[in-house]
Amino acid sequence: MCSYSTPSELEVLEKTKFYQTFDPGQDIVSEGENTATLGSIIDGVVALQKTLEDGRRQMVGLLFPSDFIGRPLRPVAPYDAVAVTPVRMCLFHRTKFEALLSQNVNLERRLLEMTLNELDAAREWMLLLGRKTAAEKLASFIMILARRASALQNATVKNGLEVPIPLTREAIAEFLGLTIETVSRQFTGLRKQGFIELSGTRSLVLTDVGAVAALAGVVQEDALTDLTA
Amino acid sequence: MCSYSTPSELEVLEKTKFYQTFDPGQDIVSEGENTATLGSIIDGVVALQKTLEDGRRQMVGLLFPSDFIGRPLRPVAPYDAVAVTPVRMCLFHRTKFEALLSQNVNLERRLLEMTLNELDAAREWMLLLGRKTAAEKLASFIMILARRASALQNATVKNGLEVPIPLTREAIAEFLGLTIETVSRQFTGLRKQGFIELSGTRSLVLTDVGAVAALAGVVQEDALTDLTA
DNA sequence: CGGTGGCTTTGACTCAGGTCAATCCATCGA
DNA sequence: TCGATGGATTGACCTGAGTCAAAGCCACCG
Repeated sequence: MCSYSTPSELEVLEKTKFYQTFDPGQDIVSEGENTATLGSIIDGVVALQKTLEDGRRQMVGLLFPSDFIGRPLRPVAPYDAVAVTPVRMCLFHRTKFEALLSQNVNLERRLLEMTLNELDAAREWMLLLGRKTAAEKLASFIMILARRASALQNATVKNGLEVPIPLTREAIAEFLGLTIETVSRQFTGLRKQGFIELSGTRSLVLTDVGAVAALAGVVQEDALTDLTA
Repeated sequence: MCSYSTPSELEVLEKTKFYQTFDPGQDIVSEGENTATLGSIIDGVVALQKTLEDGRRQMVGLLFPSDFIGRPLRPVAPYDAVAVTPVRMCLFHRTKFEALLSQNVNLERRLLEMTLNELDAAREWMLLLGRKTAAEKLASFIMILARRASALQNATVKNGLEVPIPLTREAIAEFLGLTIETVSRQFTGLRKQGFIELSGTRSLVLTDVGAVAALAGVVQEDALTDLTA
């Protein structure tokens, strides 16, 4: 949207954009807050999360570079957006962006498509949260990271692929609707079965893609809807 | 969209629309199917659901009259849409609808807004699926029905309100990521605590709204994002 | 180097919700 | 009136994941 927006008329957008960085753990948007800006991620990983009164927390979105944050037409966010890693964002002022939106059909179309993608991803995620076991959840999570990692190097998901894990165990737990301990146990479970190798806590190597994919409930490679928007 | 679409230019839409009814349990859209039509619900309740290989099933959307079904720009649905009650739909042919979409900015805007609403609802639901207990899940579900019931008679959610339950226990279980038995036990749990009264299996009366709302995690009445689009 | 604090892993135990198996109950057709 | 059928409820039991608590493992800092 920022870097690769439709050409031509979007020069106005170009002019009003600005950049901002966030440290891990820092809020980009807070729930209920009247957000004045919106934009897309240039670098880093951002989690969208909702929190219950007593502190129970659930991640409801995991965003990577090029993903869009913020809701046009909707001043108040129903969730927090938190930087998971150091994040660099390209931002616009809401009002200016909305003005542009009503003038530019392509932009609005693009936004609709992105929102539909996010909705599909959210629903895939609901299936995971409501019906998958802890092992299946973690396998699904690993497949997401693996697909992302392989895409970045124009490769396919295959044995030997090294997959960086940009989240702490706590963030993974909040993503999957589990506890830290269960996440940790499932990691060692997969390792002991020979499905993955763990190199430190922030990276793994796939040693049995078939097994992991099967656990994740993946049928055909192309049937995958990425859980992330 | 059908009944109350923006006036003026939408006469073309008027002309191409047609009606169809579905029996409970009947598929309106099947996962992976190349859907030729889309439209909105006139009457009845529709569930969107995803199914795992081994039959585990999760509802990912619950739609009521006036809600829209089908994804423009996207021929293949990533889920099933199933009639829960007898359903009457107002339908359009995809191609004609899309043609209209590109000509009519208001329609596209409306669609974007509806999609954003659905996304918010989906995320609220993810919080429920990932972090709420069985009792909290059922209380949340009851609040959704209660709000809907009260809205239909221009009233507020208050003690004594009679709330119809348009779903079987099985459908409720698939909605909440639980089993039938647990749903049933939670219903009797709420009844024994004096929070609700059960009149048959398809209707209940609220006797302690405060308690149910508290269980559901509702803070302020206006803070509610309806879980349904 | 040696401590210190933040993650992570592991173990022992608990418990919420699932599973399996009877009933129960309402509706409906004969 | 009487099965019969398809939910719904209830009970007994089990288990997957949570809880609580103790190490383990770095990385960073003095």
